[in-house]
Parts: sequence; C-alpha cells; structure tokens
Amino acid sequence: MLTKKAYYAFQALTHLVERYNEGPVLISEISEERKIPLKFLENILLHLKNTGILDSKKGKGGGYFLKAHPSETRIAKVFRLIDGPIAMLPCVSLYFYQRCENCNEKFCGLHDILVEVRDATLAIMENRTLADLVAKDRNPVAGLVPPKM
Amino acid sequence: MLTKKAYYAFQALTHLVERYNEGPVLISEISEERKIPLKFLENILLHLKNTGILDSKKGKGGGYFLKAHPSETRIAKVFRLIDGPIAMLPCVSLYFYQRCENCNEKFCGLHDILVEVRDATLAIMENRTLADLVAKDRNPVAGLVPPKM
DNA sequence: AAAAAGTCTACTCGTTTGGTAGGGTAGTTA
DNA sequence: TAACTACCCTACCAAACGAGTAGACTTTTT
Repeated sequence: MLTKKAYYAFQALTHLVERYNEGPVLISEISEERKIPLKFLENILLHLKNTGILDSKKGKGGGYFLKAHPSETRIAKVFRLIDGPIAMLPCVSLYFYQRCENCNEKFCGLHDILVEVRDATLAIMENRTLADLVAKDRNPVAGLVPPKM
Repeated sequence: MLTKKAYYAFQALTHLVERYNEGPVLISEISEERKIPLKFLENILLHLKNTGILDSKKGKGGGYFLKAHPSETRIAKVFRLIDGPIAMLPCVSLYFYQRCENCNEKFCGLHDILVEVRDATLAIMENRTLADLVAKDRNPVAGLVPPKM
C-alpha cells in the first residue's frame, strides 16, 4: 500500500499540474484545498524539490511549481522517491536490489512470479506521467505542446 | 514490499509443495531447513491452517500438510491472508475497499493508474498457484493429475 | 525595515514488525 | 501409559516506521 506521504505527494502534484504555467503555488493553498497537514506537506514538497521534481521561489509571490512539463515526470519516479522500492522483494528490485540469503533465485518460483508482477507494474508506472494525474475530460495540459523526449 | 511473515509463509509453503504426498511435515523440519524462527513459524502455519490452506495432524508422525492439491491454491489468496490488500490504495482494492475521503474516484487520475496496476498484478497472482513456487526443472507435482477445477 | 514565503533540524508519539520465552492443553501413536 | 506433536496462550521486547508537530532560520520582495 501507498503511505499517506506518497498519497499526499500525488495529491499535491495533481494540484500543481492543474496550476501548471500559472506561477508558484503556496504551500498553504495546497494544504487547505487538498486537506493535507501543512507542516507535513512542507516536508514532502521540500523533498520533491531536492530530488528535482519541483522548484520553488521564496518571498512574496513565491511558492512551489513543477520543474519540468508534467509529461516529463514519470509516476514510477515519484513513487520510488517517496516510498522506495516498487518490487515486492529486494531480490526482485531493479533500483534497490539485494540478494536473498535463504534462497537461490535460479530455483525460486516466488522470485519468478514477483519479477512478472514487477514488470507488469513498471510497464504501467513508467508509461504514466504527472499529466495523467488529472482527469481526462478536463485535462488542462492536454493541449500543451509536448516537450521533446 | 512483502513482510517477512509473508516471505516465510511462501518459503514454508514451497517446502510443503516439495513434500506433497509424503505425509505430514514437522514444524521443526521446516524451521531448520528454511531457517525460519520456530515460534514465528508456528504462528504462520497455524494461521494458514485456520484459513483453510493447510491441515495438520497431532502426535507422533504428525505435522503440517497442504489441504488441497498445490495447483488449487492461488498465490493471491495466500498474499491477502498474510499481508492484506494487494492494491496500493484502499479505494482501489477489491477485497478491502474503502472510499477515499478527499478525492472523487471519477476524476482521480491516480485512481485510474492504480486500478490498472492492480489488474495487472492480479492477472498474474490469481493465475499462479502454489505449484508454481517450485522450480520448473525439478517440479515434483508437474506430473500429478491436475484436480478438477 | 517588514512581511511573506520557503528551509531546516529536531522531536514526539503511536503502531507495526519481527521476533523471544515459556508455559499448559489436547489429540495420536506405539 | 509414555512419548510425541500440534495447539494455544500470555507476556515481553527492541527497532523501525508512519504520521505528524514545533520552532527557529533564511531568502526575497515591497
């Protein structure tokens, strides 16, 4: 399951996608409209800034905004930044791999199954971006020129 | 990520699949060969018995054994029994559904993405059984007559 | 200078995870 | 009946994690 932290992160990002190209958005605005505890949200947004997803501006008229076009940030990346591994076992993870002590991957049926699950999950999460977070029938970024990828 | 409890459960079940049709297996045997703490394993096996996956026999020559043919127990079921929901949010879960407070599922892009992830995961976990836990090239139950399903 | 905003450190507090220790009970078999 | 084995219970523990909270600090704008 997603942690609340990740859930909040996605809510905040959804908000920022909807306000894309409207300049910096206040933490307090996101906090109130999305009902996310202010100080908790502060941490989350800062983290997303330090890892390159967001950028910010201080002082009056400041706030947070997306660093890149929504379609450039993959859901999988955000997930990994907040909640860590996507795979269900360390021995199946691409980014957080750790060998199994008690079992040999070559003969472990569970390993094979969880590799399949990982691949199926990644096939989706690596191909969805922040732009997909907003409802399709009122997607404000749908008409924007997609960036070169 | 899987909890250790679930990981141990799958290891124990793998062991019991390999010993299928050889009569009851001692907790202590599984504990030693799979390096699972004895008392912890006791709980896990008991739980799996109470939920209909395993059966047991007391006294000399007793132990645990699979209640049904390995190919009759789906991986998804075991997972849910030990670790709970497979979905990444309660509002996306089939067996543990809970409505989202802060978002409307109809307009929530995250919801749509996680439904896809859930379906892709279940497509695998509902179609793999305990029989798939043992390595293919030495699968001792491969030759057994599959039960009517 | 003053106000507006993000930045940063640290702390709290409850729950879950992953155990350990030890007992007594009740079926089963030899 | 004795030995064996699962069953079931209580209690305890340490560490990590989850979900925040508090307060001071820094930077930018007006």
